[in-house]
Amino acid sequence: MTRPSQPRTPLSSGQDPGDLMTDDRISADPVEDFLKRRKKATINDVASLAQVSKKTVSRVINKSPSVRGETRDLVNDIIARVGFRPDPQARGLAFRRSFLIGLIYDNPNAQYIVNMQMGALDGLRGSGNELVVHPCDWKAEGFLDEIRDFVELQRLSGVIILPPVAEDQGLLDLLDELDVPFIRVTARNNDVQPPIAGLQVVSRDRVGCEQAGEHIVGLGHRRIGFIAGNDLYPSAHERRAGFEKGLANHGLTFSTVEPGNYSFDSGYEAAQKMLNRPDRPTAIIGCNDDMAAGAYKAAYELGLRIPDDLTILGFDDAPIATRINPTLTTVRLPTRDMAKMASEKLTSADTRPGASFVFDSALIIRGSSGPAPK
Amino acid sequence: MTRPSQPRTPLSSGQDPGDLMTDDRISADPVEDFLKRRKKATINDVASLAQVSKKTVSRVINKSPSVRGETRDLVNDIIARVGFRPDPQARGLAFRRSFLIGLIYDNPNAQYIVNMQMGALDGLRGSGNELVVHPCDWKAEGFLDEIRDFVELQRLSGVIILPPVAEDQGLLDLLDELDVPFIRVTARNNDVQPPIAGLQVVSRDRVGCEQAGEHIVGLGHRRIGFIAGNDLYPSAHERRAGFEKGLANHGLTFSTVEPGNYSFDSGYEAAQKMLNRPDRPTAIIGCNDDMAAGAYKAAYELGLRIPDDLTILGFDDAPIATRINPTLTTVRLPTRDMAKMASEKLTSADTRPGASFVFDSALIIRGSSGPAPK
DNA sequence: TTATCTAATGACACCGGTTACCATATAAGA
DNA sequence: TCTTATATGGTAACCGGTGTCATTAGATAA
Repeated sequence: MTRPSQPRTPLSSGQDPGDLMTDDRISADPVEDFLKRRKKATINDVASLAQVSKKTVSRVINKSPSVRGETRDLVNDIIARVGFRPDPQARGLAFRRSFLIGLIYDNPNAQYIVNMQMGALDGLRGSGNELVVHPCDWKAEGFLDEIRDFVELQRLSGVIILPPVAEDQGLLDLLDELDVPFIRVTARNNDVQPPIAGLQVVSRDRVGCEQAGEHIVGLGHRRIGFIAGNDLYPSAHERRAGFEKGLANHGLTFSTVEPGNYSFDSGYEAAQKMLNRPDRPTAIIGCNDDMAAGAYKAAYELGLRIPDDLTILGFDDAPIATRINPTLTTVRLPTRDMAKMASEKLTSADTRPGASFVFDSALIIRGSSGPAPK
Repeated sequence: MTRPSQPRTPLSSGQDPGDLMTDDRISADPVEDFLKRRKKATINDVASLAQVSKKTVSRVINKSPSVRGETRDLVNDIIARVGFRPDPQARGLAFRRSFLIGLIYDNPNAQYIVNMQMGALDGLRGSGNELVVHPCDWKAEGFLDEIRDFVELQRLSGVIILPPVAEDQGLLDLLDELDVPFIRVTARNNDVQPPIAGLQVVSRDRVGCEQAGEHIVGLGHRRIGFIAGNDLYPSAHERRAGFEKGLANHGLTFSTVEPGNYSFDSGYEAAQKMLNRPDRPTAIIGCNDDMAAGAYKAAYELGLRIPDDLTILGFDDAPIATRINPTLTTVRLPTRDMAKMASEKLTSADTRPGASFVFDSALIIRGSSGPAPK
């Protein structure tokens, strides 16, 4: 039975008669007086109002177990009433770390970036942390130094790294050295990479791609072309492996493969080449939506109708997927959820180092995939 | 001839013999010794190495004029050699403000957001400020309170507000009250709005739209349809006014106007309506690219070829503009430059309150606009 | 009953910079 | 030469929290 944290204006040894003059008491309530001053409360204000030392208030803020329940309730009550919120700057200075999470990336896909930012913020909400975005030039000369400066100077509380930067072993090592918690987002389960200290969010691009492969074979396609992704990206390999698996499940392989670099133009060119072959494929899979959209263009120029003459598939479920005609059959990754998980795990103390969090991709069937022409 | 900032270990009244033992002196150089410790330098380290008080170092950092040139050079030299960088947290605590710039927006256009972020970071580079992104729900219940919390708690150094939130008078007043420097990005010159305290970056959407209107008339079109933008956005009015001006310059007006809300679907529906009219327009202008892309879809479904049967124009030069077939004639705004200007002006002390910085839009002719069919 | 231990709390220095104010040195004016 | 103005540097307090360690009170053991 907890004593109802009665406003035992400290030192008050609860006098009964007081109840009768509630109104007067309120006007004499130190907290009310304080509120009239309309000043942002500091820890000192809370301490004096609660008649405890600021250290005790600090303990309450930081949920130290060594505070008597009664005291804790009293302090929390005052905190709530005066609307006290500890200053992140001062706290950060004392803690030797800011309450900032850095988001590091070098990725041209705007929708992806915005999704990740939104997701990261979802996960940060209420944690008292803010998100500092840090796009960078991964391949530039002083990249690592620049990141070091950023992390050290801002004393970041944590770092989220997006692909493809997330594959930079040097960066991971650096973050390790700087002793800052970090989490990387990647498409590859690091069964190959040397184990790293940080956390990771892993997307299983393969899953949805395998579904897509099966889907396409199920539609009767036998000559299937593939526009590969940027070779530096693990996602490119994972997706390809997934699609191939889907085909292989039915004893098929790609009839033709062209390189691409995830850009619209590269997809366009690759598709042109494929579609000009004597054994033109009846279906083309792009390693991402932008390249698939490029294939649309190539098909359009050759007078091919989609999906009647040509089936096209992509990956990402980018905005463009629903803005082209016909809408694009593609594979979706729960990017926002992944980012949310990333920031949540990064800021929750009870995450064990090295942990991985896995998300599956899934096929989304739209108008660009149809039965193979006879 | 500047005296080579010789390690005149202050108090040294320059003794000649010293020069002879340069080498010995270097090995005994306190700075070298310090560097061997591999510890991040603090202002105290710099002060003791330079044999001055930390206050003097502080003066140098903050470019106080009341430091002797000689002293300043010496201190700067030490700062450079030990790689000292003042801690933003400590500095912020003393200054009562962080070195964070908040970017506030509620805008679904990913490419626009990313461009603005990049631009803002361009302008912040080297200023010692970081960018904290803050997407929000402009129309939500406690919107203003939430912003207040954000700005106050983080003690932001400045705020950049993007459209359409930038039109919220309540928000502008709040920022005024909080006394935080801010700059809004808007399409409307505030000849209508009451004057505000903050700065603004103004885009002249009209300019490029007028060009576009003339372009379309020049191609012989006489029946021109317009898909309007979200009525709440000043950009919608400005663009429309610009297009109308372009037509009016040649004695024309829109033959039909349909409402839209900047979304792909709304553009699709609006175009459907227009194209099913008996006096079908030969050209359709979308108030943004997404809606123009929607018009593509409508045209496609009706078997209309672009630009042979139908000319379509958009606004934004979004990524989709070059990913659809044919590529979209549109109007471009220098968004990144605008954001760069915004953050630069926000962080430069010598900007007078209330200043506006104006950017022009410009027509980009691509494949979706052609001669009017006979 | 007294000694010992543990839980709860407070005093004080400190995080790394800043401002306010004072002290000193130098230059100018009488 | 002596006083007054001006420029410069030093000292202490402060920004708003936290760590360390000492202290107090209550509980347990002897």
